Amino acid sequence: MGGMTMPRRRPGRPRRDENLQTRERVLAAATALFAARGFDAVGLREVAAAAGVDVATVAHHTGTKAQLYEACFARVFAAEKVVLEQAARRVRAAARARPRQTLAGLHELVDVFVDFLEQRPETTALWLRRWLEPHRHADLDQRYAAPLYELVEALLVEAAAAGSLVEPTPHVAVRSLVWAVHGHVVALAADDPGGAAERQRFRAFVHRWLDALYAPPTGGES
Amino acid sequence: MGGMTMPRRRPGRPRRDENLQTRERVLAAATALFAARGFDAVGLREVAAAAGVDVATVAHHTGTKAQLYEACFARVFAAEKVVLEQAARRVRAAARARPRQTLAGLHELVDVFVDFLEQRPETTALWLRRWLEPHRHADLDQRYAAPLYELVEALLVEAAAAGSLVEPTPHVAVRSLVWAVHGHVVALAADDPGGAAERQRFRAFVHRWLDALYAPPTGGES
DNA sequence: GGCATTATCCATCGCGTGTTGGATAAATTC
DNA sequence: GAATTTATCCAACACGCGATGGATAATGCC
Repeated sequence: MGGMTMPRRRPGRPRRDENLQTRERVLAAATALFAARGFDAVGLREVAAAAGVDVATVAHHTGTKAQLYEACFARVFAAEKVVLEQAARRVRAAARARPRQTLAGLHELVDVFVDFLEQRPETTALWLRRWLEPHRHADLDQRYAAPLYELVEALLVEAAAAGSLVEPTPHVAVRSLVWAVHGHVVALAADDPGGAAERQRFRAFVHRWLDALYAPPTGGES
Repeated sequence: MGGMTMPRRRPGRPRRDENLQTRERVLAAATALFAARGFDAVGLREVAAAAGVDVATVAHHTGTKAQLYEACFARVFAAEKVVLEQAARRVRAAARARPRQTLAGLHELVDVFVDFLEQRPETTALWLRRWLEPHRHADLDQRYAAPLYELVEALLVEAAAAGSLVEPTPHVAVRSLVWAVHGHVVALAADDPGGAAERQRFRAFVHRWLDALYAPPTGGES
């Protein structure tokens, strides 16, 4: 009752691992909120409440609100980068082992990409929101988006050089593919029903799409 | 200096046409701002300043901020609907005149769609922002998006019924196409250089895409 | 011309925002 | 054990927001 100081969550200086836990909890909560409602519609007190801390703690860990947003994006982007680069490495190795099989590699790469975004829809939401605001963090778009785009694009170019497929405008093709996937994820998030069936339908469509564009002319090739 | 009332822009009750002019000016300014920065990042005073009026005038004409946003979207959507429905009517008529030419009709419809969005990028921005916020105006998504989607989808279904092409999941195909176009427009808005060349590249890609997916098997068909 | 209506602006209110300073307590360091 | 560092919370500030009430002037109607 009296003015006794009785902190709900223990203050003080915990071990360094535990710091990271708190920071991580804040980032996770903020990421979910930013992805769902956007930068301006989310309040820092809201983030703090979702993370179970005070608003000043959020500031202590992540600085200003813009820095918090940036940290959320960097965290999400890092996970995406790991998955995509790993898949790309595998596909490249397979392509080097047996050329003329680039189409199968593209299928795999796209599947990995779709899987990842389906399991972490906030990635799609954050990317789209950032794409819609080129003025706010224009430099970061290039820093973040370019590597991933070039990664997929490079596969198309290499495949073209190897003679197994032809894409005159790989940049446009990759962008269209990426946006189609994002649209799929957004639609999934909007109307939950559908679910597994819709996922399967989209995969089939994308495979049909790639096959139609890049399958070698049927008949005697090899 | 003194308390003389000296309104910069004449108050009072102008002719009814002029009302619409003011309201239209407010809607245009608000649409541009909402498209560029999103609902929460735009202040009503900002909209009022861009339209050259006071904030109370904005409220007088369009009510609350949410209603203003809705009015902006309805206005943009109406324009889009007119263009798309007109193009769809033309394509349908052409398809009825000479069947088995659905592919050319799809090309035309997509070109009209891309042209429209390229010339009015705020349409893309508003649609994407709305898609990202399914919780805010969930009912409106169905009211607005469904008709346009079904319009394009119906063409695929009719063409399938006429035997000129086959698309097992027209809904998925249309969605992917629409998102690819939106991605193209966003990229255009982001990095202005490119311009005409990028537009041409995208058109060529989409045509290739449609041809690859839906062109009847070469050789003896008819 | 008088009257009601309408469009416009000014001033303001209440509220929520991001941010900051300071107090407190736990952990680390010596 | 004392000193320092760090994490946390509380309280408050300045500011901008959306919304509103009221005054004013121009219009349309009779």
